[in-house]
Amino acid sequence: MNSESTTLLQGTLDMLILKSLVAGEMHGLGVSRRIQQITGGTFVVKPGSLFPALHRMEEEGWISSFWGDSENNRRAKYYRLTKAGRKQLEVETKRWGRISWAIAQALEAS
Amino acid sequence: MNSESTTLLQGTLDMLILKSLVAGEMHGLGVSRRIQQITGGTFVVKPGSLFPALHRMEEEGWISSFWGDSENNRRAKYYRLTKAGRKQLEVETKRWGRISWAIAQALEAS
DNA sequence: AACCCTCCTATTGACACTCTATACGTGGAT
DNA sequence: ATCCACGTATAGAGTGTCAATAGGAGGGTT
Repeated sequence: MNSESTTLLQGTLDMLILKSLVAGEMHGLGVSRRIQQITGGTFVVKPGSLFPALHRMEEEGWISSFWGDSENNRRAKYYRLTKAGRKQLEVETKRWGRISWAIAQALEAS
Repeated sequence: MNSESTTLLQGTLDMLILKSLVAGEMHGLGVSRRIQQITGGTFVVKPGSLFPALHRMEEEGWISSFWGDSENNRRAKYYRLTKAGRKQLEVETKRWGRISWAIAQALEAS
């Protein structure tokens, strides 16, 4: 992840990947582009962050993959959300809610 | 940092420490308690996270320290915000704003 | 054919941060 | 005496992200 967000969001990358895949199955770079899109360009996920995360999440069973052809006729590995992945997205979304609430409280404090 | 927030907020600890010290100088454990307070109990910073962060931030020049006596008559190292620290808090606050906005966008996306 | 560019996946090595666990000294209470 | 709370401190491990790099494969150009 980059673009001046650097380093801030441990664990949040997973949430963004899961959220991206809600829109439907897509390959790695597709996920990367979608994240950039839905965050208004704020987050740019580079390959060195993306693929390790994807592999890890597949091991955890949150996503599944299969080889296919991209829209440009290239070999591409597609990912899709599993049931466990949807559950996980929900968990992480709630967690994010708690955390951003807490930080908002802190920043408002006098 | 702990209490089910675990691992999520790389870099945010600094912001919370800086924000805590806006209320006035205090010693290490005091900072820890204040963070817990202003985040509504969501964040609990343990010594193993707190002190390394404090040392690092002092090296960066964001806070300065001096030895004194605590309210319980014990030796305690007090920390206070420097001018650079106030500046840094501002920088990190703005960054947080951008990031939480971007993630909110992402989570609202369809 | 040779070439280059883009797409797409992938790995490596370094780095930064946080956590758990542990340690130690001291003041106050029982 | 003993025990607990206070307060600071460090070591070691684990995790996640990054920059840099690699390489195959398709499409276009010359």
